[in-house]
Amino acid sequence: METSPRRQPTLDEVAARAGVSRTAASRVINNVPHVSAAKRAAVERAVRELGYVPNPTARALATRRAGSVVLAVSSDEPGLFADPFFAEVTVGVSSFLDQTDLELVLLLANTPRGKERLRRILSSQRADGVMLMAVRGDDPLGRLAEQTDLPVVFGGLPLTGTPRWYVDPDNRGGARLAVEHLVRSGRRNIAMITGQVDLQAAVAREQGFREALVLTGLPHAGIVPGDFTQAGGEAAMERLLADRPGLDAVFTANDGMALGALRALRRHGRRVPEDVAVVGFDDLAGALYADPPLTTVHQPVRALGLELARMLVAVVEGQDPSPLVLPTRLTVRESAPLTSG
Amino acid sequence: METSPRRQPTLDEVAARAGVSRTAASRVINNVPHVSAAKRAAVERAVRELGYVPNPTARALATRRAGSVVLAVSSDEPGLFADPFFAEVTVGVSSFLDQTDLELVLLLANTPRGKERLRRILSSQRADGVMLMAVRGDDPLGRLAEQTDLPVVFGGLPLTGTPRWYVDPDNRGGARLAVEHLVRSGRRNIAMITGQVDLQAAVAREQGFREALVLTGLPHAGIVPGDFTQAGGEAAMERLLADRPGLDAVFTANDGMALGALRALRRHGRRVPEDVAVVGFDDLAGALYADPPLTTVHQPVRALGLELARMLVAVVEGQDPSPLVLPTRLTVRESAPLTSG
DNA sequence: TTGCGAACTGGAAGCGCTTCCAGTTTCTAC
DNA sequence: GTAGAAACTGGAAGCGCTTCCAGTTCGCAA
Repeated sequence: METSPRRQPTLDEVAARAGVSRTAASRVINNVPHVSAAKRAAVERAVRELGYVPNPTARALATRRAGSVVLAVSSDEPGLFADPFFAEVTVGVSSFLDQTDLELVLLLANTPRGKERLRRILSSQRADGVMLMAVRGDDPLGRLAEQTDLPVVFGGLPLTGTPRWYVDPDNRGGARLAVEHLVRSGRRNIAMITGQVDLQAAVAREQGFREALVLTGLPHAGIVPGDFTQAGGEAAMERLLADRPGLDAVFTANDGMALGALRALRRHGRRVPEDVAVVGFDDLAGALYADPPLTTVHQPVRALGLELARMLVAVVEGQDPSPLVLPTRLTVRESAPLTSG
Repeated sequence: METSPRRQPTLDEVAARAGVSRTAASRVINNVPHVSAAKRAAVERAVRELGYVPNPTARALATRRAGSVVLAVSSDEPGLFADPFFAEVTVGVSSFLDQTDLELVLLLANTPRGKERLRRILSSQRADGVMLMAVRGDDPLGRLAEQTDLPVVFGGLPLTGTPRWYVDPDNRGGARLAVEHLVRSGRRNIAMITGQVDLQAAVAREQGFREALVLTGLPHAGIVPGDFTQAGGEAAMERLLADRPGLDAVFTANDGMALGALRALRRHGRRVPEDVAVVGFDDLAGALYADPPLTTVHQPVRALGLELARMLVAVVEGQDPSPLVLPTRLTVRESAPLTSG
């Protein structure tokens, strides 16, 4: 057991020990050419002996690169991030960043302080880039994000305007798939539980829903707002059952609300799928373990996170990648089988 | 629309514009006394006009404080973080950090690179402190974390040894509550689906299970390992049904596995709770929306994250807070009512 | 007025690292 | 053997901020 030195060794000490200049030592550390093999070896040995780890802060100051990127969720609901969707996105982001030297800073901007912090990041050099998710319609940060010099990649489109870089699931297409499936299986009174109207994902899914119905010539059997939570889905379903008792299918803007809807239907003695078919959106772990297992629009959530990170890194490196729209597809399970209930 | 200056204004420019020294400007920015009101006002005006935002990197270098803390999940399964448990913890952590000036760096150390990164953080000044979760039994990082000078707070105890600072739910107590409830409601053949044996939380819950049974004098009706996932719980339940067809209750080490178990039971035509009662652990959103709604050991997950952050900040500020054990309690729902099925 | 502590001020020295640049050495080809 | 290019080297100047310290100024009681 050695007495640990109170302070971390610095590059100067490494250089001194290796008998080279600080410059040479720096070159070795950063794998820059123009260093003789002998010096390189000497420095490497000194690094090992001293247990030297470069101070990232000093490096960041000198290179004018923060060495980190921010994943920001701009929302007012503290619990939004608790949605498995974001956890899954985060895993994807992290798995890409793992291959780089960038750190991931998580910013849940659900308070005034949090928003202010995001604002500061967008106008300082604290990070090398930002991934921005869940931007609400009225959020001034969305505009700020498009004006700043800092690379900003949007995870999901904002409600208005089209940013230069984004990755977005095919929400409209996915919603259409859901409706087409329901119609094909004989449903004629299809209702929808939407998400917050100021979130683009919610709006796009509702649009897809409406479009698909228009194409088939069917009227909708009610469209009620939810909030992407189970409780919200349950409440919305209650309302639908009261207003539109004749419905025979419901499409929800995410899986969580579908679980809530299932609960409400169960309580009212409606059988799923015999009386009412249910289709969700996301296809996260919960969908498979619902009762009955949920038919749902699958979106590649983890891949979304991964591509988001990949795109941001590309922008940070000076490239200009194209926006990405990720495909969605339908996963058919018992809550809405193809054969009519 | 003004032409944005390519570079951020610096403290020097603020000082120049305000007609004061850089030192005085710095004092104003940091709310340090010994500045006349006049200068203070002048600086504040200059800050406003220039849109000055302090460069955090430079500040970090000068103060030798990184201004960030790390939440590290040391696990080998990439998907572990996707468990709603961690999302919920993260929300708690974030909500506390929101009140401070610290940034949250998320590190999902599930690859060799990730582990190496965590190692470097623990031995550099990259962050001011680390919250460490899900440390496996054989993880050398656990030991390293206890030796470093950097403040490290454990979220959940490691398998061996007791760190100086940690916050841990009362896993054993919670498990005992579950068993006592099942026994009280007349169950006599109680099985358990555990988590990974190298995670302390899993071990402690199993201990609590065994202890409670010993106290009542009942033998257990099978203990099979799961992995905290729904699929794992389902598979474990399958095994139990094959090996111990006579069981009338099962306790799972988390809610996810309970959902899997419910699915297996359903497939085998066992009614819940009439034939088999099910009790989970966590009481996250999914529990309420399971079918039937899940009786489960409630642990204050978000509070755990919040306390974790609070404790770390205290340590960073030089205090020596006491470890915390958070209480668990039973939430009774239909999957295991008090009245015997 | 004078004297003295308290309050204020700004120059200068870092924090630890990168990188420009000018100078030195080594190598290759004639 | 020599010119010229290529490779190497290290001094020095920052990156933008904090903070020590040695003054200078101010307010107020005597």
